[in-house]
Amino acid sequence: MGITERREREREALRQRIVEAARDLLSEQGLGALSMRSIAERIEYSPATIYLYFRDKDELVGQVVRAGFERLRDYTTEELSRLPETADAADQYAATGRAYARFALDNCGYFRVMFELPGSARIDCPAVTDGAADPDAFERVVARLEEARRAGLLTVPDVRRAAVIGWGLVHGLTSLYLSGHLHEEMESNEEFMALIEEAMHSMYLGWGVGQEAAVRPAGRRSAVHRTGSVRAETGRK
Amino acid sequence: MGITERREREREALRQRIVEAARDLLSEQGLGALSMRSIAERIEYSPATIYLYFRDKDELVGQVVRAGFERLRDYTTEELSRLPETADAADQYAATGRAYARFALDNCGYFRVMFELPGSARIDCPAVTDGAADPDAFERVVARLEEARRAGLLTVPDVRRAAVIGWGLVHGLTSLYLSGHLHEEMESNEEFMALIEEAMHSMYLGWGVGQEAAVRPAGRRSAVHRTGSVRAETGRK
DNA sequence: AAGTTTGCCTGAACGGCGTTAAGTTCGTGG
DNA sequence: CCACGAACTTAACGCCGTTCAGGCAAACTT
Repeated sequence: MGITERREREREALRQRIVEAARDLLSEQGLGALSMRSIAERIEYSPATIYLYFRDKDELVGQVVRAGFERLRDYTTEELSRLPETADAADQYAATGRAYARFALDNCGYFRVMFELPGSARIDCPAVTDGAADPDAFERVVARLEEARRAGLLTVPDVRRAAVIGWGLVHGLTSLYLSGHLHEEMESNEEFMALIEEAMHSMYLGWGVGQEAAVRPAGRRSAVHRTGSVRAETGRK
Repeated sequence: MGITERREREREALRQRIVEAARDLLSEQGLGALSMRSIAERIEYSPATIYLYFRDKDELVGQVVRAGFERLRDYTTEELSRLPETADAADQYAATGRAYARFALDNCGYFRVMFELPGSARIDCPAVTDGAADPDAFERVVARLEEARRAGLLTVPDVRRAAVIGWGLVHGLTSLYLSGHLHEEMESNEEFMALIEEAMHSMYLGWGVGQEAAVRPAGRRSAVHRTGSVRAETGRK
C-alpha cells in the first residue's frame, strides 16, 4: 500500500514548506522577525504544529542555516563561472572571496544566522554548529589553493591553514562592514568590495604569489611568543 | 544649596550601578541572561526603574559596549607593555592583534555584544553603532602603522586601509573561532592564538615587511574588476 | 458497516521578555 | 502645613518559545 509513503511525502513537503517560510521571512524581514508565530502564520498553521516537525526553534534555524550555505555555494560557483579561461588558481581563490562578500551583502539576514552564534540565546560561548558547516565548500577552496601551490603560484607552508586565514580575512571585513563598524571608513558597497579585493591581494603577496622563493623567516619574532598562556585558558567555558 | 548636586551625584551613581550590573551579568552568565528583569533583580530595584535612567535596553547595552571597548583598550596597553625595548612598530602592531584575540577569548560575552549587531533585534541590516566605536584605539593603530611605514618597515599604499584590513583579519578569525566554525581546524585556544600570529605574519609579508621595495603590480589582475555591480546594491537597506 | 485506532492539528495556557501607564511614597520649597 | 515633584513600584500589555489535553478525520480491523 502506498498510503504510508504518500503520508511520508506530505510530511516531508510540509517540513520543507516550514523551512522555506522561515527562509523567506528571514530574507524579507530580517532576523528580528523570525519567530515561530510569524512562521506559523505564513504557512497558515498553528504555531504548535511546527513542533511536530522540528524539536525546537534551534533545529528549524539549523535547517535555514543549511540552506544559507547552499546559497553561498551558488554564489561561489556563479562567480567562478564569470572568470575567463585564462584564470589561474589565484584568480579562482579571489573569486571565491568576492562571492563570499557579495553573498553577505545580498543576504545579510542569512549571514547573521549563519555566523552569529546559532542558538541565538546560547549560554556557553563557543557554539557547536552541529557539524553541518559546509564541508564541501571549504574543502574545495583548500583544493584550489593546493593546486596553486603545486603550480608554484604561492609558497605557503600549510594550505589548510592558509585557507582558514583567507576565510577569516574576508569574513572579518564583511562582518565588520555589515555591523556598521566600518561605517566611517567605507561609505558604499562598491568601496567595500574594492577593500575586499585589496585585502586578498595583500594576502597573496604575503603568501608569495609571483615571488621566486619566499624568505619565510620562521624562527624570527623571537620575543613574547608564548601566547597569553594563563588568561587564554579561561575563554573556553 | 548642595541638595540638587547630591541628588545628581546619587542619580549618576545608580546609573553607573546599573551599567555595572549589566556588565557583570554579561560576563558571568552570557548574552542570553542579559535581561532587564535580571539586571533589575541584581541591583534590587524594580525593572521599571531602569527606564528612569535609560531610554530602553539598547541605550543601556550601548553603555556596556562602551565599557567593553575600554576593557579592550586595557588589554592592548597591557600586551604592549610586555614588549621588550627593542620591539619595532611591526611588533607593536602584532601585539595589538594578539591583545584583540586574547580579549575576545577572555570576554566572549563582551565580544558578542560589541560586534554582533548592537540592537540585537534590529531590523535594518547594517546597524549604526552610535559612533562610539573606540576612535582612539583605531587611530593609535593607524599611527603605529604610519610610523612603521616611515621607518621603511612596510611599503603599503594607504596605512588607514591597511589598518582596517588587519582589523578584519584578526576580527574574522576570532569571530569564526568563537562561533565554533573553526572547531574542526582549531582545537585549543593556544592553537588559535598561534593561528592569529601566523595570519598577521602573512599579512606583514604582503605589506612588504623586510622587503626592499615591493613590486605592487597595481594594474594586474585585469579581468573582472568591476565588483558585483548590480547585485551589490541591494545589500544595504 | 460499525467500531477502533492512528496521526495530524489546534486552543489555551505557562513563564519570560521589553516596555509603559497609573499609582505610591516621601523629602523638599513655598 | 500643604503642594509639588522626584524616585520608585505595581500591574498590565503584547510579544516570545514551548507544552499539553483534546478534537477530528482518515485509516485500519472485524
